Amino acid sequence: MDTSQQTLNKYQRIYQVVCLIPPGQVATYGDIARFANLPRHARLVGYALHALPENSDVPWQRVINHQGRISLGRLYPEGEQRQRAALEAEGVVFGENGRVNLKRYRWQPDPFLLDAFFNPPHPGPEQST
DNA sequence: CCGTTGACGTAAT
DNA sequence: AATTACGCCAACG
Repeated sequence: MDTSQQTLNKYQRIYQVVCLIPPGQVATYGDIARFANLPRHARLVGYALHALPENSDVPWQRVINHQGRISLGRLYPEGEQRQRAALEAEGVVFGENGRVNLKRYRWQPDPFLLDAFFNPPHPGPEQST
């Protein structure tokens, strides 16, 4: 078995969960890790998102840290502005301190939806239109 | 192979 | 509320 395949599987699972975040809402890295059945792997979520290509459809912008702040700015200040602009375009409002009110915008997925997502009755959960 | 780093989180101080 | 310490684990040199 190829361990890199396992890693890809983890990344893919992370990406899938991120894709479930509705526009105008946000999730923390820890949330994504938890929903992806990878508890305490928040850093892995960050690493996975870092590895995303530019043309990806994954709404990586909706993932912020537990303080309600944009973590991307630590390394890429331009990326922070980009992420903030994208979120504001979805209706997410930033406070004076540059933070998002997680009480209001934090995504709370339906447990049944997640269960159905990880245990699809039929292969291809994204097949339907 | 080992030490450091990193789009993090939680708890303690 | 801000800082420190620690845990976590893949990627990098």
